[in-house]
Amino acid sequence: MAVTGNRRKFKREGETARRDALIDAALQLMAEGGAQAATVRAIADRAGVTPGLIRHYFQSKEDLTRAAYGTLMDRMMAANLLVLETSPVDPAARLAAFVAASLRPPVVDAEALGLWAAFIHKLRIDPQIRLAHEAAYLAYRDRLQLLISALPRVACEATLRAQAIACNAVIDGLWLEGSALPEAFDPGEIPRIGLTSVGAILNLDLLSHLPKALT
Amino acid sequence: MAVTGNRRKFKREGETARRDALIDAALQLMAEGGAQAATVRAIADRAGVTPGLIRHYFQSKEDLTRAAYGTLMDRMMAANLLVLETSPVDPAARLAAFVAASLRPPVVDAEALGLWAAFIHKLRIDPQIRLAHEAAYLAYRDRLQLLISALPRVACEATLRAQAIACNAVIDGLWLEGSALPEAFDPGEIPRIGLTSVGAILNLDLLSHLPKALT
DNA sequence: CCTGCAATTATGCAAGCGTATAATTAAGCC
DNA sequence: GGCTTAATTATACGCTTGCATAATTGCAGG
Repeated sequence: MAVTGNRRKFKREGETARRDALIDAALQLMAEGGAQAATVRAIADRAGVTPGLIRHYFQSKEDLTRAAYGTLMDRMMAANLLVLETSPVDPAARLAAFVAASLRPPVVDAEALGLWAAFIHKLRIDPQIRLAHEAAYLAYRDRLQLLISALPRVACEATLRAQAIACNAVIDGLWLEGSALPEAFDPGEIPRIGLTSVGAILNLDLLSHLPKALT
Repeated sequence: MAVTGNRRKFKREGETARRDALIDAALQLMAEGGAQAATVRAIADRAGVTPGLIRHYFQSKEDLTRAAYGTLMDRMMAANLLVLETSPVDPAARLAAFVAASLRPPVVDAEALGLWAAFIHKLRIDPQIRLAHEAAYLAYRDRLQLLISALPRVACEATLRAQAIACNAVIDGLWLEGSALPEAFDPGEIPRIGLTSVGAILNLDLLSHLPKALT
């Protein structure tokens, strides 16, 4: 007869619920303190379970990390799609809404940047993560290129590609700087400069096409 | 009488030489494998000394990390100055040379990106590192703004600031993507798009002003 | 109700971490 | 050429890490 009562109470959850909770916890911790902060004990603690459970749902910590990156990419993709669904039909206005959404919270955010940075060096090492990253980057850029090609202008394929890369770069750069040094910019300055710059690259006025939601 | 001969031979070096060697080793390791790869043992090993010596020259590992970040910023600053010294006098050509230099190796480089990412989350935690980062970022942007203001045009201060931020963003974004996914771009494509985009933002043709060294 | 099984917890281990401290040794000085 | 001293190495400690395994327990089906 063992001593009872010391062992902590728990509730049984479905596999997907527990996996999601663990992935969420891992992403949160990586966002806050980098990859080194996401230890198995910290992850389990935040997810409200004990460390052993991680190994019950994931083959290893690396496996959990990979799953977390996949989830992260899926969420970003879904967020982009959502913006497009609730955006206008006029091509210029659509593009403007898409750009503006990419340059505001919760996209522009110190923790989002931290999360991204935490995965960067795994990108070079883990082929699986690298492929996921490459796919997500190209998907975003292709979506951007599609929006650009819908504009009422004529442009060859090569020009479209170059402009999509350039617009993507402005957005990424502004996202990076706005997330790393929020107080270095006036409120609303980042999206405004983004729209102006993308407009300059595409030779059209985007600022005037942005729907009501602007500072 | 102790057993002799087991102890490893060593040479005495000046303080600055040893500090530099340790900082170099730390930066290399962080670039390759992130912050977690830069352990005191790994750093000492790469610098050709034993771990104890780190604590002889730095109060703690965190102290070494801070010193390493300072050194990194100094080097980047110096590299930028060097580009300007060996560049033409024509304002547009100077700007073009500056932009192109920021979008080629060794600036665009996977390890450089890794190094940058490794420091990102320390930025939010360590005020000292944050200040150094802020100063370096603003210094680069001011240099860019100075190059822009030297162009033969009229522009108010507010426009200059916005354009400097925008140009900086394109450069940063292209640097990021070119470093993370080198094979996703044709050779020479990144600098070319950078010059085109900065030119579009400033409403001038930069590509034709770039001195001989272009693909 | 109870019985069986999978979900969950508890415990332990070997390796690696940063740090403290003591022992050694290279090299300048008179 | 011995002496001194600071530079360097060696060793050890306490803590954390990821992982393996054994012990429990919540819960569904009879």
